[in-house]
Amino acid sequence: MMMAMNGKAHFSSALDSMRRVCLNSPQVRANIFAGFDESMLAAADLASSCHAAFKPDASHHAAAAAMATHAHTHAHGVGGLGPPPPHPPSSLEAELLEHLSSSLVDVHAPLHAHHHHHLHAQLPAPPTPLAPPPPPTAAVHVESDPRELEAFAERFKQRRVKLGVTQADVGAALASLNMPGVGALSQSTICRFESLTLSHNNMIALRPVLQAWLDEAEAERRRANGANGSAPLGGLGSERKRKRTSIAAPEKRSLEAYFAIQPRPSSEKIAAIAEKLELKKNVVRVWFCNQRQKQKRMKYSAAH
DNA sequence: ATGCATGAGCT
DNA sequence: GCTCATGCATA
Repeated sequence: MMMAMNGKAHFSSALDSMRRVCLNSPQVRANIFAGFDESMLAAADLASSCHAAFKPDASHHAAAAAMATHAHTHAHGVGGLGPPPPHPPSSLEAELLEHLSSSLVDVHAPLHAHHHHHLHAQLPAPPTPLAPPPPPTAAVHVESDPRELEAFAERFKQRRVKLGVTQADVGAALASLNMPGVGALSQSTICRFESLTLSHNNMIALRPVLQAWLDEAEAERRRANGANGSAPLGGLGSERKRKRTSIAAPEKRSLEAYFAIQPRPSSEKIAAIAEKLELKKNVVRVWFCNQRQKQKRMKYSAAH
């Protein structure tokens, strides 16, 4: 793997403007029957403990979530990368989920249309240009064709590597690009861009910026092509470190099971889950948030 | 390359 | 308290 240090400030940017416009979250208050809580927790527990050989993350979530929420057919799936695991839904787990989810949709189901609508309104929508994409600053070329995007990401990586520049370097270099409102980015973000693991909107917003960097970098390369050794990047003295809590495998499995049944647990449920798993409530809450976000990420393979 | 976390803006 | 963009720390 490529590794590089990276330490700098971050300033929110012109990308913000784009965010704002595209931003508009739904909020499906689905606190249907409460008496279900107990069985839900128990069910998830059961499911997590008798789990079989399952997924490398995303695919599982996608599948499970799809089951739980019935037909959640979005244009952008999650684990598009991995091979679609063709599972025999004959496991106890599957039975459980099916039962629970069907109950959920049977009672009241105004959620689907709602959720859908919002999502579409939120995205620049590649197939249907509903909202005029707010041009941040630079390139006003918003051909949000997923295909193009994917191609660009790959080209980008290829050329970046050719230039012998690390992801961290690129992120840092963006600041020197002096694009209005565009500051530096982290290695993480560059990496995620290259692997298409950012939200669609995020990809669209970042593309022009990275394009600009690439152009600049290659131009500079041609310019100074005589004899150049290297450009050592200074390291910064680190201050206080931050600790990252790590959720153990068994707990993680339980969380995944809960998530499959109810991706948006209420505060109370979160508290209950936290207590059961002996985790801090906030850790559980954040875990669910991240899980949801993960689910929303793009990752196409053969989907387009 | 990814997991857990923060912070902004919104409801 | 959620979503989203983003990042530090780490496997």
